[in-house]
Amino acid sequence: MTIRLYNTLAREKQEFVPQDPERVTMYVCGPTVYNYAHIGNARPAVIFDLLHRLLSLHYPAVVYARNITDVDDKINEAAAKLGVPISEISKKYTDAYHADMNAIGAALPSIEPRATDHITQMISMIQRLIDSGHAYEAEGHVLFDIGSFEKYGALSGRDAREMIAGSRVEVAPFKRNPGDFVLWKPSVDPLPGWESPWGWGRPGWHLECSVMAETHLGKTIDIHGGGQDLIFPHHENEIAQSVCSHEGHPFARYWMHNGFVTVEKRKMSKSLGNTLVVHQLLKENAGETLRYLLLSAHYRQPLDWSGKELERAKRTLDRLYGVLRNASESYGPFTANERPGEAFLDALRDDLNTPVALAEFNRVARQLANASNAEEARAVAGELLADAQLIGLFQSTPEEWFSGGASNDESQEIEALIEKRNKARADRDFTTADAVRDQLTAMGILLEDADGVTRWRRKDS
RNA sequence: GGCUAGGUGGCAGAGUGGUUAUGCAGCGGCCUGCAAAGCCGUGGACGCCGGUUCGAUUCCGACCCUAGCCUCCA
Repeated sequence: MTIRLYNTLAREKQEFVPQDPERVTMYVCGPTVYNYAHIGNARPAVIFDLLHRLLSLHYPAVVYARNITDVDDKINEAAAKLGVPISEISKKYTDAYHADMNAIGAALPSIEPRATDHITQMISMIQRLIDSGHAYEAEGHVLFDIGSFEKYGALSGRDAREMIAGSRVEVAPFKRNPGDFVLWKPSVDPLPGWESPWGWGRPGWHLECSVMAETHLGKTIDIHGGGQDLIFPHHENEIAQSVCSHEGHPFARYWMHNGFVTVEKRKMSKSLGNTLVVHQLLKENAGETLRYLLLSAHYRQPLDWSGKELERAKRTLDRLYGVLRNASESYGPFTANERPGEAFLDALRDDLNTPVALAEFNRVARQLANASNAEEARAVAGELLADAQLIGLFQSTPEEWFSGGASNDESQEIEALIEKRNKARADRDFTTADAVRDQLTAMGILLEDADGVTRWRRKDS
């Protein structure tokens, strides 16, 4: 069975054929660590982590690199504002990023290179670009000459000449072409800098991805991913740098771009001030709920984030966990199959069609709910759990999910009240029974009586 | 202005040239002391106008509308 992926470069779905099946390579643009990640940042992390898992099921080795940008003006600003060293800012937000992504079930990549660890390689790439006539030095800057690269604009479908005409940016006078971008720029004392043939300075933002991909994955990589807003100029510039410093070897064979998370249909962005921070959302929602919502739309479509949708995702997960709990109590324990179900895999292999995969997941869950004997239940549950593992659901046990992190004391109190109510019910004293239930409802606890057992769960968690 | 995506039932969201994905909500039923949960059943859709076709939501063209990129941004 083949995997098909939508390739932005070709503007169509293509069969994925790795250049070396023994070593599939994938690079995704990671965070600039100057602030907490918002839910829009979380989307590519979840999507490409899922792709990594899917590929790993089909190929013996998949190397997934996702960088950390730890040298950037925004980091400098944040550090200056708080009067702390730059490293403190990047460390703090790198740690926060790891914790947040972990909470939503996005595993660490195979390699997580940091820009500041690759300065030597960056200088080397710049030198090669200068030597081959693709870059030039001007007033302490080194710039890439887009006029030297014929294919500039192929990914984004832009024409360099039109961009000159439509340029709204004030163009630095030393640029040969308004679209030329910085590879190296001068740095002044308090800001981070490194010695280079062009003086004390620091690398341009686009350069680091080309260099880290080269260092860890080689000249030509299989898959390059990122958000749609990176297509231009970031990815266009990466292509220019990499192809021109590698004697024309292609840079990435498949380009994948995720759509945005919107709020009230508008893109979530720092400038609009409508960002929803993962760190904050996790205080009131399970990471798995955020994950389910992120996976509920196809990755290339926009995803409109709202409290209403979050509540729906949570309810859906409540039902799925409920099915698992009920079946486990009757027929468990269950163990996951080695491989997910074929229909489920087929959906993901079709350009990561997570809505169809989740539809299939729900179908299997319903099958489990309807299982009439232990043998059938174990078979179906095995498939369901394997599917869940791949897509990152059922991270908790049903007990953990429904108790919503209740303390032991709290749980004991709840159990005691339930016992009191059940005693009243046995005596057919429904007035008392209902009063106890109302008391629990006031505590945010919902009851379910099924098969002679009373279960409880938190109203919202 | 240029470029790129979209417009599907109450909402969210897949998909398809002809046989009604899925989830949430609704309605009917089973179960229940009553609920809740679960299960079963059920109604409801393809922006507008043309064209191609035996047949189009699905292909083609025009139009309208929305979002994004062209400036840091996933």
